Amino acid sequence: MTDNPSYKERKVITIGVVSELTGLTERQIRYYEERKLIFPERSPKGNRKYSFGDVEQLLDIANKREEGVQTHEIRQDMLKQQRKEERKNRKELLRGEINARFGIQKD
Amino acid sequence: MTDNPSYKERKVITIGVVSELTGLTERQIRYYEERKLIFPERSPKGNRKYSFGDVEQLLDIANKREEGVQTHEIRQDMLKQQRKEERKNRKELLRGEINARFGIQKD
DNA sequence: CGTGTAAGGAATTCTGACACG
DNA sequence: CGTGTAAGGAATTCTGACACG
Repeated sequence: MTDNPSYKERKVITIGVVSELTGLTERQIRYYEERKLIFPERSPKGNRKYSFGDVEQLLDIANKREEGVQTHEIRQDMLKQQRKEERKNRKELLRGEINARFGIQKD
Repeated sequence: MTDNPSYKERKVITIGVVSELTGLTERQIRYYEERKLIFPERSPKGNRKYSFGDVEQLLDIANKREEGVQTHEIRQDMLKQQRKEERKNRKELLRGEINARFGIQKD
């Protein structure tokens, strides 16, 4: 409540800083975007902006690449993981709705 | 434990983004640094880098300035607040040391 | 005091392409 | 496939200074 807790997802970091933070070259970072592994926002004039979450994602990608995993495979894994999360979210949403109607009343 | 919780203090944001985030001009942001109200880091080639914490600090400064508070007064208040925190920290540190010697043993 | 602005230069970022493998 | 690099241009940032008030 004291302030916005979205520091991790706020896209505010330029590519040069991301490069320093991850040890990846700008070329690599842009390429992973081309392969749809990362999704920076753009400033009004077109400069890429990343979040801390993106930086972590890039660190994971870097590890997998070192293990020889191809970007295509990394992408497949990401999509799988994403679907898994969505199922979990739907389940929790449903649980909340049931509780709202039949659960303990708080008011 | 999942990852570094220092997103708030990590200095990674360039002045242009800080300007967008705060609504302040770059001129103003640099001036507040000159008046020692804000302390960005510098990249190897001299570019300023701010944290989310700095952004919040600048938002506070902007509010005070709108109320007509001068930078000098803002700085005085900051220093007072800082000394207050330091006293609190020393007290807690002392408390911890006493506990370590005479408190409940955990091993 | 606090902020705007023009000035000149250096560093940043962008895109599209060629290279290698 | 994944990455390096040279190319040219546009946008960013920096400092020191003059202006106004």
